[in-house]
Amino acid sequence: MVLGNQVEWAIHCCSVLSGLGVGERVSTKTLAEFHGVPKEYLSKALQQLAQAEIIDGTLGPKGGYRLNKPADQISFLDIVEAIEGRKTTFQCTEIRANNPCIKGEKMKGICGVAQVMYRADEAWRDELRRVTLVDLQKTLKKNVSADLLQRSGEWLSRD
Amino acid sequence: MVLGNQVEWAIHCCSVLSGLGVGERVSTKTLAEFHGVPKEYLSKALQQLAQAEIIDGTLGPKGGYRLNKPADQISFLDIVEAIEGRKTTFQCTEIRANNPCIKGEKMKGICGVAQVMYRADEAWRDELRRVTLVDLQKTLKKNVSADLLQRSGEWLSRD
DNA sequence: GGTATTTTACTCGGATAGTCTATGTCCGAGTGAGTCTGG
DNA sequence: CCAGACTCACTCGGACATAGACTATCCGAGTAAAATACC
Repeated sequence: MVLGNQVEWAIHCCSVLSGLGVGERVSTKTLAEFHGVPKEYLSKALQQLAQAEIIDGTLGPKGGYRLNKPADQISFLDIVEAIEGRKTTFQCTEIRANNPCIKGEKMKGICGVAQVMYRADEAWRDELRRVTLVDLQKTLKKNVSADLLQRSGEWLSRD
Repeated sequence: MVLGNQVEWAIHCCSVLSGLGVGERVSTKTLAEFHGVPKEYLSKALQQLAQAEIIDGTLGPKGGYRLNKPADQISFLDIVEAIEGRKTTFQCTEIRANNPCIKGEKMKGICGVAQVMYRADEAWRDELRRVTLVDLQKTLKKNVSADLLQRSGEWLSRD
């Protein structure tokens, strides 16, 4: 049970976009080169983010992506769900219904096993819901040298 | 990102084993029929549980599995980790090291993105760690008719 | 100079392909409780 | 009646098959900014 790389890429891309000036956009190509990942495949992830209205892309030259809402209104969960979908990590197959001792007897409530797993799932989601791109930006500023941040910013808006 | 069916099966099997009398064992075949899942494949999951020393199997006729420790010392997390391994759900590929602006500069600390994901992962684990087979047994007794529980017990110890 | 056309640099989205994992099947080897056999 | 051999039901674990998901790659269509051509 492992999250795909696209999730990691998507979050890093959103992080980059959240550091942009007003009116600025970054193209898929630039994002791909900056992160060292295949352009075409990254594009799929960005499309999904766009479909979830987290980012917004424009066509043509000078086109590219930017955030579609304020960075403090975009949580990690939003991004993860945009890429991975909203399925729970545990899928109950109602195994208990196969019990040969049950005849017509109807089962009440949800399966006890599923209940526990769903609760854990919800704890995971809660944690991701609490963190926004602004929080990420703050820890970045704390852990990365101002010099590197500036050089990266210039690299991204070069051409 | 979805947990495999084996996790569900494993927990249900442990639940059954935790309801057993002293000295009793249940065979893979019986467990498979009881849950309506393929015997050979379920066997793989049970082997992993045995390797993690959660259950204990004996060979020969009258052989089968039983819990290897008291039910209140077996958490959902133990079972999940026995089946799925101990990998975190998020795998950091150190994408930030691909930044073309970094030259020799060494990165300090763990990636801010990974940090958040790991925290969510830990919340998930905490929740699973808190629930044991005894807790599961309690909710079962609350939600399932005593009649069905008894019939199931008899079915499991039949020959 | 202003308008129309072309070029160019992007995104969008469908088609395809390889690899990996989850799922499931098959079978031979090992084990040990119960059964059988020979004295 | 008892010891040793045998049988059978079970676990163990490796090999194999299949389906779906993940990770890509390629390309044609659409779009819009910029460059060019034309009047």
